[in-house]
Amino acid sequence: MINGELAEHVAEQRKRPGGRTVALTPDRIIEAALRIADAEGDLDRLTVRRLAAELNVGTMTLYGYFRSRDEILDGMADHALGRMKLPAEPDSGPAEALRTVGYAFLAMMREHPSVARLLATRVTDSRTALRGAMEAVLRRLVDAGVPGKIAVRCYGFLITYAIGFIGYQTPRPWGALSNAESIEQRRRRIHFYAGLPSDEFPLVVRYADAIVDLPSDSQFTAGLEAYIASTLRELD
Amino acid sequence: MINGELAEHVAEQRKRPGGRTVALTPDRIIEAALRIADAEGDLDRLTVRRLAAELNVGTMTLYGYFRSRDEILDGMADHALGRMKLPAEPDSGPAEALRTVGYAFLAMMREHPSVARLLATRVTDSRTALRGAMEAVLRRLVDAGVPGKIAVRCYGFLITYAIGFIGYQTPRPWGALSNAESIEQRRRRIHFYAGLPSDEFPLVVRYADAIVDLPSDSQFTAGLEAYIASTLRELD
DNA sequence: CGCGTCCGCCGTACTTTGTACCGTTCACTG
DNA sequence: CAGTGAACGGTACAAAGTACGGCGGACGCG
Repeated sequence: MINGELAEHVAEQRKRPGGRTVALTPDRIIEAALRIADAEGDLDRLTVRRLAAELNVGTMTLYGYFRSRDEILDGMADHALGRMKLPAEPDSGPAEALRTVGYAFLAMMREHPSVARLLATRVTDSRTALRGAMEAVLRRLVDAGVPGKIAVRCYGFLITYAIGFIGYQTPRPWGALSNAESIEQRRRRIHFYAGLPSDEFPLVVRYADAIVDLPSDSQFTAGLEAYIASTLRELD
Repeated sequence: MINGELAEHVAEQRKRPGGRTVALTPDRIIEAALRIADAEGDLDRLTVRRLAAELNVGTMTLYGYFRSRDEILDGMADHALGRMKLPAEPDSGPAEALRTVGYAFLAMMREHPSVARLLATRVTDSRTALRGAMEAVLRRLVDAGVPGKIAVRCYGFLITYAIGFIGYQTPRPWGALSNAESIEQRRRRIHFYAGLPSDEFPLVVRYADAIVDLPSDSQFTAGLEAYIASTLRELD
């Protein structure tokens, strides 16, 4: 390809609707990566080439911002953890603070299902993540009256529980299902469990409907409340 | 390569010390895959070529047993879940049954850290896995006096919690560290958290030692006991 | 205005991976 | 001994990560 054509090609590329019109920054790259991974439902499908295409830049351009694909993956976890939002209203006490934090973790991982996968694989100790998640959560709990050491324990439990829950819950494809689809899927799953040979799987067959509801939010809440109740009792 | 050479090459391969002397079976393939993944500490490092080499067979031979790499990964989760061991001694009551199951999940995932990753990514509904894990666990809980619906909830909580805990806990590299190494690593981690700027991370700095202990077994126990206590209260 | 210098960008090419396709070997049968 | 089927694996190709080096435009200096 000769130079004239190349320049023209690039110019056209930048003009493309939805194309890149703003400066390329690490944050924008990470955000695009999250968008792709969350939409695709599989981290393997987030390729460097695909990410570059999404940003309308050449593949190798990204290596000017990150040393490797792995560093991009780490960046995604940092980004999501670092910007996790806790609601502004203060909590009325330890129980509500624990609830606030638990649901904040859940909400963050539901918004970025890929991050739950990431966190199940890698440990991030970046300052961004520590500030947005750990320090902020501890602050919240301590301010509501939870003693520091116990707050740390609660932090560990809550994030751990949310990671496991999202991982166990999220069906493929990750994307949000429409209401009709999810009802249909529920029906199919009940059918599956209830249709197993009942001599071999008596309990699974009998409690098929309860099993199907395991990934529902009310299950998350049940586990969370149980933990909160016990923790409160310890505080007295 | 001409035929004579090829035959000789194959014969030599089968004679190789440590080479394959027993029949190739799906189970043996899966076990080798688990061995590699658990040792390497990263599912990406479990390649079809590497697995075939470990078994002293050609790469494509494995495709006679599994349709794809993904099917091998599913097989690993099934295998581990299906053979999860619950101790033989009966439980004295609901609390002990819950403890038994919780630690069984933890033990299984500690033995096969790669499986925790797998479970955080895929759902397995194979009969092997259902029999070894779900049906067996429900049986155990119901026999100890936990009502069926609650037993299902507990199953969900316990596996979910174990997945999250192992994922959050396991440091890289996954392999068991020697005692000296783990003490040294603990020291380094405390140093890291305690050394952060204390104006920006006051709580992290102050509770550095508690944070470092988050991945310890006593943390798992604490969360488990809290959950058990609340569940028991619900039973009365 | 002219010219060097530097920085952002990316085309090319090499390696590693999953896997489709098809030939080869070997044990067993008649 | 020829025939047959199953088990095995060599070759080849597409897709992915990434090392390397070149290109072009912006900016500063004379």
